[in-house]
Amino acid sequence: MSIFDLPVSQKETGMSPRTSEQYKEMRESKRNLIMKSALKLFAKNGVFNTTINMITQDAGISKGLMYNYFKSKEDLLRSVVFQGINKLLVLFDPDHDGVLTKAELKYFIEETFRTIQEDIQFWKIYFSVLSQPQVLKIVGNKFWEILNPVSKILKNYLKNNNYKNPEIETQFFGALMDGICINYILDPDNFPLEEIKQKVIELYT
Amino acid sequence: MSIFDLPVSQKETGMSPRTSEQYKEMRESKRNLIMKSALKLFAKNGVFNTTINMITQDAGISKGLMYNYFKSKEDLLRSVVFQGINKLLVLFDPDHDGVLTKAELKYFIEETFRTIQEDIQFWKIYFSVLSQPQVLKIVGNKFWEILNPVSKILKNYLKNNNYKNPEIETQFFGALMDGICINYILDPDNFPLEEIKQKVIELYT
Amino acid sequence: MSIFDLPVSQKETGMSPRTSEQYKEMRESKRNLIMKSALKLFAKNGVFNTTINMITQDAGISKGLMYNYFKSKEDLLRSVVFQGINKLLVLFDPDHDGVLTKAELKYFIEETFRTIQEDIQFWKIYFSVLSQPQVLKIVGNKFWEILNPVSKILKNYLKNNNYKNPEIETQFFGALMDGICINYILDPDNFPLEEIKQKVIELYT
Amino acid sequence: MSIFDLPVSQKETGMSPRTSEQYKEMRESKRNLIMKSALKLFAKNGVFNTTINMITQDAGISKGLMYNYFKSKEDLLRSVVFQGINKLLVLFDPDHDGVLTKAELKYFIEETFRTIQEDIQFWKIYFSVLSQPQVLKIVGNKFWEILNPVSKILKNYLKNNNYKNPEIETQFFGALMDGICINYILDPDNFPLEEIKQKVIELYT
DNA sequence: AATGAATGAGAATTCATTCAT
DNA sequence: CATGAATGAATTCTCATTCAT
Repeated sequence: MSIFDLPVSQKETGMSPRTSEQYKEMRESKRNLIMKSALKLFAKNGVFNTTINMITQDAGISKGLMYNYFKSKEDLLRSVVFQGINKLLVLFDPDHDGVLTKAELKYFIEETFRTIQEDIQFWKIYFSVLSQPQVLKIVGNKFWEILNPVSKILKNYLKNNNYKNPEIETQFFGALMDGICINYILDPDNFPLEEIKQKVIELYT
Repeated sequence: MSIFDLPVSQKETGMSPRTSEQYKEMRESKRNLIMKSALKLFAKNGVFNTTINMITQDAGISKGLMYNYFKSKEDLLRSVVFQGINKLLVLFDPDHDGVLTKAELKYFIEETFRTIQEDIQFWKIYFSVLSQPQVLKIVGNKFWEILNPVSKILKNYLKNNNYKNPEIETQFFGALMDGICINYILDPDNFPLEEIKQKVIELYT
Repeated sequence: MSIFDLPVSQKETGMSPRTSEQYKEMRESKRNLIMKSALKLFAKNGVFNTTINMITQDAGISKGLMYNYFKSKEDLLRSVVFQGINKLLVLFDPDHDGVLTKAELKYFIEETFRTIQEDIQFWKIYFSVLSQPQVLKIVGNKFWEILNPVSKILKNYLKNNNYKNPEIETQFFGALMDGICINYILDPDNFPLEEIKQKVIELYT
Repeated sequence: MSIFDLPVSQKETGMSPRTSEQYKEMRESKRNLIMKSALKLFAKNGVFNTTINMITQDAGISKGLMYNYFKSKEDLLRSVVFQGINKLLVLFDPDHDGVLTKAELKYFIEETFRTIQEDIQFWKIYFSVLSQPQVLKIVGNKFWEILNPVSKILKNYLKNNNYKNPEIETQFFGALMDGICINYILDPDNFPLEEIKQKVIELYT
């Protein structure tokens, strides 16, 4: 058994079989409605070009209600970004303490590519936030906390597989994945994500 | 002769030795002063969090004067980005029609890493612009026009060196460089740019 | 029955007697408040010399609220002008298809003079708009649509009363009324509107 | 001999025959150049939508030079309007002290219609100024000083021709001419100025 | 919980006017 | 005379946020 044995989708849908889509829809809180609209519009127009008005109209609620759920626009952005980060926590499971096998690394890479494709809206916002110094403050270093354990596990793997400089190699890997992500985001229709994935897997396993 | 035979720095400093710093300073037009301030502040605070007031105050001029030189804030941003892009044109010389040698590729990679370090302010703005959908429109596809010839040259090189899939390899290389750039930008003090550069050079030459 | 059988004032005041002034005041929407202030100030200072600030201060509301009701200053001006034009629609009833009697024409002229006096603010703005080429575009040709049926009816009347050149006579009549209006507007206290009205009535009936 | 015995054009061109067009052009001062451009642009775009920049560019001079000749934009407008008014002074000669003959009145009306056509730019500005309260202050009551003697002469004529109420008739005449002027200005191509002129002449002579 | 009218600080932009050269 | 770079007050408009209902 490994950290990657249970894909995100299974975990998420791991609810009682009698839970209908309709019921799920009903239970979906206003809060999630708002965040969904925010995610969509932030990704589409950028954070600064998305007004509270646009979000509440898209969510079909009033401006005032939004402020019942979120302290401010900044709070909403933070919530949207953290929601995305938390979803990644499952993928980047920090509790893995053993040694990563080749198969597990392959699985990890595959999962990462899957999230790039699946959560493109989140990644758009995420990179937008990264490159907006003032916005970056909002998110703070939460992301690094998540990434750190992952990078440790990876470093160990690389050390065990006789890579000369595991520290540098880890940074290299991180940069590579960021670059792939940003390139896919900018032109999802033309970027050969699948082929690039194969090349990354070959390179590391 | 090669595309890399005349580095930017030589061309730029290729002025008469008796040209004093003071003279240079005097000749530096107001336009450049404004763009310098804009570059600095856009990079530091992000485009949206930088007001015309901040720029003109930093440049030591009045708000109105800025509008004598630039039609709008958008025009100023465009000018700043294009200035940076044009500076890259020398590096990414599109006129190279022969076959790239190993030494030339090494030189190209080194130059690319140099600009990442030297023009960090430009790259910050550039990635900020890339990840702001509404801002991206402003710059348009000028950048792709520049990058296209470069990617062709690289593709040829990879083909000639028996890489299996030059097309994919080229995209991979581009993504890698983007990722390195973005990682360096986010934490210039801790990112091991020099070591990463060596790894990239080893990988490709 | 005639086009002039129901004067504006009767229609407007044709509300239930128990409707108190206070109630009317209460129901008067913010939108009308703003338009009232705009009408007053546009007439007093001219469109260009009236700022949004002045209007909202006069209306006792905030700047932002004005933009909840009107898209822009231009939109506000358009609304004010159209409101005035629509008020005239009752007077210049385009549905009259029979032949104008002498009494009806007399009534029409009297009503026209009444509106000149009563809606002096509107007419000030109207002539101001007419003589500002750039502002004229805003209002467009709405007014001509209204005036056209009126001029047709008048032309018929003149034809039936053996005027030699009804077309020219109609234009003459229009010019005369415009001139009277503009002269009254410029100096309401000294222009002998009543006597001029009598002369016009004598001239045409 | 009468007040109308010497048409404007003769008076204006009453210069030495050896004065060539070229020479005239040369002697045409910068001041007139500026006023010419201002007249044109004020009439075309309205006073508020015409900037000093537009005027000086049209005149082919620098902004600074304009301020050598005119104290302010207001001063320029005043000068343009007064120049037009002074041109009218010849037409509305205040020195006529005898009794107006029918022929003279006919001539006066004809001259008035001629100026409406010939000086359409001036009249556009003039009515624009009239209907802009703030702008009206600029011109002041200069125009009324001119008009007063004319109206006296006209009043006398009407009295001598047994009109019942010369005072009212004079105001009526003035309003009529204003209305004709404004209607012609708004649509010079379609307004039947010549036919209206004939009607006015018939009416009064 | 829900609404949306109301606020007002703050942003971009314009343009008449000045003044050193 | 002539220039046009430079100024900054004034204006329109935006939008996150509040609050009475």
